[in-house]
Amino acid sequence: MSERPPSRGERRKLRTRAALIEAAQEIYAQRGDLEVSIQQITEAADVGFGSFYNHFSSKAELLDAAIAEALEAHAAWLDGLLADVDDPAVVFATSMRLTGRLIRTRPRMARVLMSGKGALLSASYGHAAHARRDIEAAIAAGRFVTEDVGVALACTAGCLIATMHLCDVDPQASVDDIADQSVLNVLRMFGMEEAEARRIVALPLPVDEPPITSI
Amino acid sequence: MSERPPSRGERRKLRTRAALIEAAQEIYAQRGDLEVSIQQITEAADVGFGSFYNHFSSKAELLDAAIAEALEAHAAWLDGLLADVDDPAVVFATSMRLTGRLIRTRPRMARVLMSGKGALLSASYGHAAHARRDIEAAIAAGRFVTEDVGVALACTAGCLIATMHLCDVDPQASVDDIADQSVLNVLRMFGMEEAEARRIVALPLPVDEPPITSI
DNA sequence: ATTATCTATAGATCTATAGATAATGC
DNA sequence: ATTATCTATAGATCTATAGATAATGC
Repeated sequence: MSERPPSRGERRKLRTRAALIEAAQEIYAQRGDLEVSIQQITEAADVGFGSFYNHFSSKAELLDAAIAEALEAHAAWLDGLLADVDDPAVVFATSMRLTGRLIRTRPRMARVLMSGKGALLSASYGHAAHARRDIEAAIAAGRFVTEDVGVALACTAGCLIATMHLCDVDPQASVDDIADQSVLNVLRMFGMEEAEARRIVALPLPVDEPPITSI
Repeated sequence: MSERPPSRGERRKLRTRAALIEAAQEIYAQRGDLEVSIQQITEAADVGFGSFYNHFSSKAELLDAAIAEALEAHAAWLDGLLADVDDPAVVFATSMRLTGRLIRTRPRMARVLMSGKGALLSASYGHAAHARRDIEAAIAAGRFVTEDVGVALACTAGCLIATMHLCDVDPQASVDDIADQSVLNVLRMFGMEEAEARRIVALPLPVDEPPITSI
């Protein structure tokens, strides 16, 4: 686990890789796919064409890396912001409120998470595992009721993505209200009583330092 | 509105078009995109390469048509099955139960709907408009409670897609149970009381004649 | 001296069209 | 005679690599 600080050369390599990933995320966020030539990607990244193959052996591999990077960065960001919150129901709801706001605060991240091959849907990656723990803790604490955690988690992710999509399509949308409304729906889905759900959705949010995407 | 029955030649043309659309749906369902050559598509459709351009001017256009066709066919199928059900809450819930089962009953249709560029999410196309009417009718009848129909509709679609995705990923999944569990969650989200929600989710389903996809 | 990046290019696609063939309509 | 389908191909990409250049490490 002890890692040597990266040398200048390693940093340069990481920078090139990060530039490629960032370009891929940007294109993917804008167009919903990566159906552009590798040359266009390297140009967007301001990197020599051949360098692409030093890091990835295909567009699909780059896309996977770009999505994984986004998932990790997002999960780490949420963890940092909510490290000192004890109530699992609040951690769960606040994570969802913050993620729902991404379309306003960090559109590229939002769009990568939204369409990332069902990334937010797959329970094993990124934040989904944390959300599952929060749900289970909230059930143990008697705050949530549900019969099947897997289905409940899927529904949560689905509500979140669909709500983000709703905001993304309509530039007039009041993102924060819609996000909170969606969280309220989900808390209701978990059998939480109305007053408590509303209290949680109205809590002040932690200060929003955007996540560090790349080097 | 009065339409002449298609001549033999028109039927032949429609058949070619349908073969292309069906091949596109199959490939899209299998791979999640249409990133294969037009030649591979025409081969899968058993159609001469050049014929492609008699019907579509690009892969993207074919994909749009393939998704639209799936949406329409699905909406028409549900309409047919549920034409004589009066209770909007039951129409709503049963549509969702049937759609959730698609991954078992018609996997190709299911996968096209699931990943169709957020097709199920866009309120204006296909079945979404019907679902909105059902929700509004259920609210008017005092059976559903929600503050924002748009958000509620998005959450519904999100739960549905995410649940289908869950079943699709896990071949062991008991699709019917998961679908019904998801619908139960959504009914709870709409403030329906537990007993009534469970009753609706346990109703017998209409006889399941698969929708007619193509000619 | 080593390692990564960059430039240039060969070879392999892939698209779109033009012209030939087959099916239908009268 | 008309219209759709099919076959063949020119021209335009696009990928992957080889060799040259630049940056780092010692």
